[in-house]
Amino acid sequence: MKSYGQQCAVALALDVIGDRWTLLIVRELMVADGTRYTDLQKALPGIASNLLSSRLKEMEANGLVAREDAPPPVATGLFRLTERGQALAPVLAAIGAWGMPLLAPRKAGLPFRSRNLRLPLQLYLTLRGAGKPVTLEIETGDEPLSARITGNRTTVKLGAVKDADLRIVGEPHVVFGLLLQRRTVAEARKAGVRLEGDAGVLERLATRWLGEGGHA
Amino acid sequence: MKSYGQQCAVALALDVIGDRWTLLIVRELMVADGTRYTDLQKALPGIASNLLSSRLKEMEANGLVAREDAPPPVATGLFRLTERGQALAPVLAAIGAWGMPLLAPRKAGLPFRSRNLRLPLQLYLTLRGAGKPVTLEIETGDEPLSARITGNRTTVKLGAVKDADLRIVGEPHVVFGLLLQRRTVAEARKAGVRLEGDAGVLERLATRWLGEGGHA
DNA sequence: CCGCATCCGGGGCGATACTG
DNA sequence: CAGTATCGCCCCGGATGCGG
Repeated sequence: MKSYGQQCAVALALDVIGDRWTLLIVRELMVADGTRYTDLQKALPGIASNLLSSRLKEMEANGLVAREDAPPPVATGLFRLTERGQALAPVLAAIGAWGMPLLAPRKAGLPFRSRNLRLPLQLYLTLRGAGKPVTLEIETGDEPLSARITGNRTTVKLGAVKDADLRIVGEPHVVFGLLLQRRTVAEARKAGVRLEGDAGVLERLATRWLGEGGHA
Repeated sequence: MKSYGQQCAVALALDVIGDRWTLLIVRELMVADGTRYTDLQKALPGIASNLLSSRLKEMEANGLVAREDAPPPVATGLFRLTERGQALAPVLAAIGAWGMPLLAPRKAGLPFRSRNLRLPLQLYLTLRGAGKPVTLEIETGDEPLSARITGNRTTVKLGAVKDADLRIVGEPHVVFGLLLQRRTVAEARKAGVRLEGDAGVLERLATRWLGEGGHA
């Protein structure tokens, strides 16, 4: 991208992260650090192969991404965020919070993908006070998710888990609203959400960031 | 811009604000709400006339911007941020904070413009505790600035002011570092900054947001 | 002057094909 | 699997024109 040529922190930042696809690549690496080229392609439907390739090179040159030559058995390269790349978390959080209302009017037929729940849960979901970590299994959209929420950090992975404290089953936007506390448990149940396990752990969850915004 | 076509808050947000120039237009309107077309051009060196025009239309269609048909005497149109547009402040704040370190290696010969100080001061500068508003006059870069910091809000305008509590004169990056509290008063003085007036008001200033990052 | 609309050259982007 | 190569298109940047 051509530089804006301004001595301004926003403009200089956009010189680096303003290219098409770049922030979405960061988003993907933020939630699944250590990712293969092909998995990035799958996570970013519509990106051209050459674009992904050149973006990754630029991002490496700009210090956002580091490539790593794989663990011994397999012979593939992995991409990781550097610390500087991780530092983009507040940027994604702010953009995501602002974009939340756009989720409401279900864009005619845009498919919902469970994977897209990973980032908001990782960024916004946290534990109220101290206490034992909470493990959730979330059954919505096209594939199951599991989330582990500790005091410091929330990590979300694709796939089920067996030792979950609570299993949540239901429509994507309702489950989303419940987890981000824009819907009460009662509302969620009424909208068809099923809770299996210790529903009490929901009391121990909190969200950060979400200012006002629409009803997801 | 072509949509990313993902049911994800970040992707949907970028569908709206991800276009080239869009966020810089928001930045400009954020700091000088009610701006004329021509003044936007001057604030965005390098933007093509047709691009500015079409961006403003898109932004209006997306509810970020409203055009207003001017106060009676003059016959020009003004552009304002809507509430939805104002809600992008945290996005610009996060991007700016991330981009701050990029300011350090003075991009070979990029001219420093005082106007570019307005946003960071407006976003990050605040008053410690309660108390009377503080008015600063800042003499650095290509034109003077004045900032009024109250409990709620900081507003920065181009041009001098007569009733300032404190006048600050010096090199841009040093003045910037002083105001954002990355340099002490002693360091700033040593770097050639002159303080005229009640230097004590500096004690009453605080900054928000700035995490770690390089030395501006 | 102010607020665009039009035209034109260049480059970034998107889709597909191809290779180690 | 992990990219590179190629090609058409459209967006962007720069200049000019034009009505109010």
